[in-house]
Amino acid sequence: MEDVGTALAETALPAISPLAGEPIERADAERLAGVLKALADPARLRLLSLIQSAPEGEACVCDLTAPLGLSQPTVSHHLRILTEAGLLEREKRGVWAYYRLVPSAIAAIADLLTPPRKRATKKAR
Amino acid sequence: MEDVGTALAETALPAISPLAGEPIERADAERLAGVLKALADPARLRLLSLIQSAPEGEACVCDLTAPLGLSQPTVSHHLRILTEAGLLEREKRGVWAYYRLVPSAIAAIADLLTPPRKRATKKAR
DNA sequence: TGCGCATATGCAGGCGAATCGATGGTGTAG
DNA sequence: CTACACCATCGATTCGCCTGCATATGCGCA
Repeated sequence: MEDVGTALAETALPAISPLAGEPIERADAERLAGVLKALADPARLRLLSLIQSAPEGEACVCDLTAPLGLSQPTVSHHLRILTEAGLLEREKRGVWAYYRLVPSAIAAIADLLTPPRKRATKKAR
Repeated sequence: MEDVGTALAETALPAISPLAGEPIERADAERLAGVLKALADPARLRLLSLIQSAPEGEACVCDLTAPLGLSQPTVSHHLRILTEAGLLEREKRGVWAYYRLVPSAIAAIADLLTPPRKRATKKAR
């Protein structure tokens, strides 16, 4: 499962396009499903939203537990899931661990869901 | 759970934007997570892909069981999930039930994941 | 060096989901 | 009218995930 995030950061997602051309392979579907699974959770969606709307676009765990109403280990767990999915990046400064989101990863998912817009005839696959 | 799909078809998703402005509410996060949960499954992703790439953009259950390698009840179950999420629409012609995807629903999700288009003036792609 | 704070990990309970076999309902063909 | 094909639902089983409690690790400070 940890490979999902790595794959996203590399070339897994850009290579597939579930709603564009032909049916996707089973392996590609599982990779994409893995990333979407990381998104498909209320707590994690709120985490992404909280981090993005933070003052510097970054936040540490101690700032996130209270707004979420979840325990610190649980928040840390969700942040780990999002980071392994390639949606967040972690930077440790001193005792605190600051998380910020990776725009390109979210954009990649969004692009995968919008193929039939106007690139149907230009898709070079 | 069934309300998720109905909510998507109505005004749930368009009203929220997890990565745009301020933090999203708990209820909105749960609604969006519900729709994403419907997408976050390899079998359902392949179903969407198969249906979209079908000859007329539509397919019946009997055409989907073989490519997926799943039993008919399981396929029917997944189609139900996708339909209740507002991603598929069902049309019964005779004995067959034809499913086709709802482009606006997928586009709505994609738009929610691409907010920095013109609202945020920082960052670069 | 020792203590305290912020964070990460292990473990376990509990709930929800995916899958299949069996069954029922419905429309079509002979 | 009867038999068959297609599809949805039901019940049961298995599996994974979310959550919290307890604990370990790392870093800074006195």
